[in-house]
Amino acid sequence: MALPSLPAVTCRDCALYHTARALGLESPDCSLLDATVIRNRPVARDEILYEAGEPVRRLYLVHSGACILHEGRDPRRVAGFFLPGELLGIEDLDAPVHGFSARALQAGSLCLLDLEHLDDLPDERQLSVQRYLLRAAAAHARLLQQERRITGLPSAEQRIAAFLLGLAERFRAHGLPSASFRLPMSREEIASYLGLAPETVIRTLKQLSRRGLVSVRA
Amino acid sequence: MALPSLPAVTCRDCALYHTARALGLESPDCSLLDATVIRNRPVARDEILYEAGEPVRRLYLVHSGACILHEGRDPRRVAGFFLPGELLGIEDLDAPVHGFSARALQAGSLCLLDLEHLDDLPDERQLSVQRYLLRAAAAHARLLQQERRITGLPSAEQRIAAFLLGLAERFRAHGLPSASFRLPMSREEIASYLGLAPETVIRTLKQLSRRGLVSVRA
DNA sequence: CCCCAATATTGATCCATATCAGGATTCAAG
DNA sequence: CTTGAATCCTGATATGGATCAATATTGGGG
Repeated sequence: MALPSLPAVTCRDCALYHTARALGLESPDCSLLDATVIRNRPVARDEILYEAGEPVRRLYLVHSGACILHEGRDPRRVAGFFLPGELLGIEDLDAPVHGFSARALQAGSLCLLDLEHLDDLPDERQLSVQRYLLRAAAAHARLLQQERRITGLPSAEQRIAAFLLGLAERFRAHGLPSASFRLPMSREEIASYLGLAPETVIRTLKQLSRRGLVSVRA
Repeated sequence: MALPSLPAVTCRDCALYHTARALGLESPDCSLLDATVIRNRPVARDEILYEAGEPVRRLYLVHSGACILHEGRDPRRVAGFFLPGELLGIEDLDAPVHGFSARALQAGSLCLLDLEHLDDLPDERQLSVQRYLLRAAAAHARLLQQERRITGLPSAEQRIAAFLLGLAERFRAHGLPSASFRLPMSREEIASYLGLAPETVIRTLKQLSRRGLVSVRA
């Protein structure tokens, strides 16, 4: 991971470079990325990335930390969580202004992709980036399908278990520890996301803990 | 709408042409579409478009009728419904083989986009199509967010009301009657999709009907 | 046009979860 | 280190929806 105090790092140094390659971004584009389109940026806890109503300018790739997405500007309506290696902003990509709001759940860093600059690039490079973005959008659609399924599970226990397993799988997919990880969001945010009462989230976590299926630390 | 008995229609005649334009596909590409990449095709009720495990070959644009998407090959796990004007297959687009299965809920017609042909096109045209697909994928992501929210609503009444309003909005967005429409899916499929018991779907529809909020016809 | 298997509907019961209320813990700012 | 406000946790109760069981309806294939 790049330290915020260092000057710009090359994409090749970035832990996400291989993710990008795996998603179909070929090596010639690395220089493109190094140039101007993407740059690494630290974010503070609770920093707002964008709010509903603002014009859509960028895509955000979570480099470290985690982000939360809200419907509109209502912090009680949680639409999703974004972990390292995941691309944020796709759901508003075809709109002139944001319909969602995004916020950092903890200190971390992001890579930004300026959409405005994209049109200025030569066609060949644009095509590579578009291909990459399409694949990323497709992967995101698959994730959303998965999350929709989890949200629709009949019991609170199933929802929460599936939610935790989903997080673990997403950490694992990007080479991060998946057997043990910090929950960057509050119980209330989990509850809102899963359509449950916060008390139910707490009680169910405790139940799973009592049965030895998970271990919850403060 | 093109009649199945007629020979190939041009995209300009297609009701979805304007949708495609609105999504950012510029006019020069209409000839491209007319050529080989997309063609209109009738489908029978219950016809399977693809099944989980098969290689990903095409995208499907619903022209008339409606389709259902299942997780894996399990018909009891309903992942989504696709209405006229909507693009099917994005969620598997970055995978070599399908993870979902798609089936026509009623007789209708589809436009197909062969992904294999896409790479053969000159860069300039590829770029246009990629741009169109990225916008379509972004719109799809927004729809999935919306559907996830609906699936997570706390009461059956809210879920079903929001589900119906969502369908109405999607019909409206493509110029179809939105105040009165046929539900192409069974009660059980609605129930599976919303994470409810079929009996609850029926009772809730009846309740809404009794309160005069909807009118349900056989 | 008829028939029957699939679908839709109704009823009764029970349990999981929302809700309300109150107390414990945490953690971040000063 | 302290403090207080936010978060987390626990208990009691009411209810909405799952479940099981049984009947009604329907639509499409022969």
